[in-house]
Amino acid sequence: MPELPEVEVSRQGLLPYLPGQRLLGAIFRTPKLRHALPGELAARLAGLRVDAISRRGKFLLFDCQCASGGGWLILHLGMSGSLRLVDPGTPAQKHDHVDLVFSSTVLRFRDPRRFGVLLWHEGSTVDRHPMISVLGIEPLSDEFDDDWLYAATRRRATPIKPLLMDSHFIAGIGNIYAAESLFRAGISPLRAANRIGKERYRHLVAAIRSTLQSAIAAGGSSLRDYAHSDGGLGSFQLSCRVYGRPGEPCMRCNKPIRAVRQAGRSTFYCPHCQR
DNA sequence: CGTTACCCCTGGAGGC
DNA sequence: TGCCTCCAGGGGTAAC
Repeated sequence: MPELPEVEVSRQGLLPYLPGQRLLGAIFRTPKLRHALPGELAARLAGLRVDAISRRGKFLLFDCQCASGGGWLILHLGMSGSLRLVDPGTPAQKHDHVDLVFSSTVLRFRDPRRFGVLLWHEGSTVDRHPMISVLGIEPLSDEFDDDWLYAATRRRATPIKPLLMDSHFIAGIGNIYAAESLFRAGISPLRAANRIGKERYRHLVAAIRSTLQSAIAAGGSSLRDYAHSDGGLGSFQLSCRVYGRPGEPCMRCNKPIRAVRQAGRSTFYCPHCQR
């Protein structure tokens, strides 16, 4: 399941190959992806050059410009999406929904559960797209620190864990990394956000940073050759200390990990170590 | 405005 | 073994 680190590693893996390449076109095998308009998109893309690839939260942003103007491809991998670079003519398999065709390679998007998103935004900037403009702070940016988090939570009575996962608040923290970061910071996922002090938020910011960055590092080190690796990006998910381990002993205190539901999502934590 | 329930989708796991 | 149900995930939308 791609979270921010997987998306970032995907971006880094594509950087040696795509920027500077010109799109010949696109092939859509699935009539309707979420929010996408495949027909129009396929026609619009031909002739554009990918100038840069950036990331916002879990969105990959392909800057596709040309002399007569261009726009941005906005891609979200959902929960089961993956990208790979294949040679032209490589047969598509089940769930291979979209090909972005370049002269010497093809960027292939596979997404079995089809929660992914592929959108086009006309123009030179993507900041004002309705799905991008509403995104919250980047958790790996310098602006994200204990001062920011403390101030931003003073009027939020919601439990901290669903707030961490709210992409309008912080962009890119999913269920797994929210649980793992809270465990490392020793904060209960049930605690109201406005009842956590600045010192504890300092620990949480550090935990979020280190959890995300170590996952990116792990992915980067496992990423040898994006173009020729068969499986695209392997799952390089960090080894979880609480996520998916209900009933198992806490690695710190040996008491059992508890599972609860918050806002419709499962939450795993150690009631003894996390307060 | 803040918060929650539900929906989209498919495959895998577990029960019978 | 096969069929059924449940669950996972992110983010939009509707509703409270």
